[in-house]
Amino acid sequence: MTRKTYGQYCGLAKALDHVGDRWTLLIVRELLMGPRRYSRIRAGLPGIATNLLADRLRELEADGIIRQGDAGYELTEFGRGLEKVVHELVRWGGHWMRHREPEEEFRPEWFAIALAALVPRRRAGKVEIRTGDGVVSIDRGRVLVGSSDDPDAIVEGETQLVLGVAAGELPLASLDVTGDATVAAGALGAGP
Amino acid sequence: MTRKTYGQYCGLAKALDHVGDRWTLLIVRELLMGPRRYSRIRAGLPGIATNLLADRLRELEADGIIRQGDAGYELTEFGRGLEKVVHELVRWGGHWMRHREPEEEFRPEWFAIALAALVPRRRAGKVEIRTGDGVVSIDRGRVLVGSSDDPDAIVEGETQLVLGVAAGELPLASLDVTGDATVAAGALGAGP
DNA sequence: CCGCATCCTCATGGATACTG
DNA sequence: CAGTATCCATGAGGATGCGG
Repeated sequence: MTRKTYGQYCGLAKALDHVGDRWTLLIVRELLMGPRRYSRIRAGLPGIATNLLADRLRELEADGIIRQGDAGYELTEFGRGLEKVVHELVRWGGHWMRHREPEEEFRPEWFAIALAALVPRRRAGKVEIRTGDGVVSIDRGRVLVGSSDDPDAIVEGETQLVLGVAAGELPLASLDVTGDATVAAGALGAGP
Repeated sequence: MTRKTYGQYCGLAKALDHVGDRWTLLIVRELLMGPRRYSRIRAGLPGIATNLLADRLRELEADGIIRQGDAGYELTEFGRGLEKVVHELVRWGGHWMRHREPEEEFRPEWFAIALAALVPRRRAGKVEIRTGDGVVSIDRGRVLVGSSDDPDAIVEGETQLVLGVAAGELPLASLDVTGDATVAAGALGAGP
């Protein structure tokens, strides 16, 4: 049970000591979208061994990155600090997403996180993503799952605007989602 | 030799597929300070197995993140894109650096990277860090090692300014370096 | 000496079965 | 549902060897 550490007095090494293990940041990703119970986290991490998930959750809790609340596991304020880390990784990882292989898993929420990482945070308005699996939305950097308040508010004509904004930083427009995913933007602000 | 992948069509998972293995981001950290030969990289990664370093370097090269140049291994432009990722991790990892344990390794360059991550990039002027091991400097986000052009240019009185700036984002002022480390700032701009 | 490759041992991860 | 227990596969750590 002794923790594996790099033994370096360096911020990067310290960060990796605590969230550098396999699956750990993917668990954080799941919790960035709100509190989640064990089984739901597991559903978002196809292939993880159940004991590993239990181990990781214990370690994250011991480190003060997550806690157990009424709605399941949730990020602490300190753990929320990882959002910027995740967003930078998502941005950089976009390079490997020009094509989707058939065997690769896809969840609309992951796409939402990518959009949240790419769309300028201050941009007002809401972005909705609809797939066969459900609806996710982003509102000023917050990712919400399964809530489509006003389906009629979607403005098809502005889809390109969203993709265009994102494409300014990464070729998100060439993302190969599923074909049945519809990205729609409602009331996007005009600012930079 | 088959690559271990999460099998997820997600930017974060993709990023971790390529730089999520143990030691990989620490290798990138070493190369963020300029081209480095094998033995020098190894010297910056106490405890790494030699075959592991060779493996990682091969993978990074195959992924187009590093290349071999005349001066050793160096980051490609794509690999340089990891700088922001590293900086975010360094910022977050600063939380674990309030105290230095005696057995923890310390290199001035790591401290320089932390400062580069914390000091606003646009700030003009140069920051120098002197320890018993040598001198590192940061100039507009670039980390340079072992060059002290003008030792007399150091203004002791501005040390607090540097630490103050950094402390605005993280408690860098409480960093526990070695006691013999001197942080000095020359000609720091005034703007935010 | 530098830049690895090989070999061996042991810790970690993965898959599946099982339990309070 | 939320894990634990178990067993096997894989990867990391450490010593040593070896060719350029």
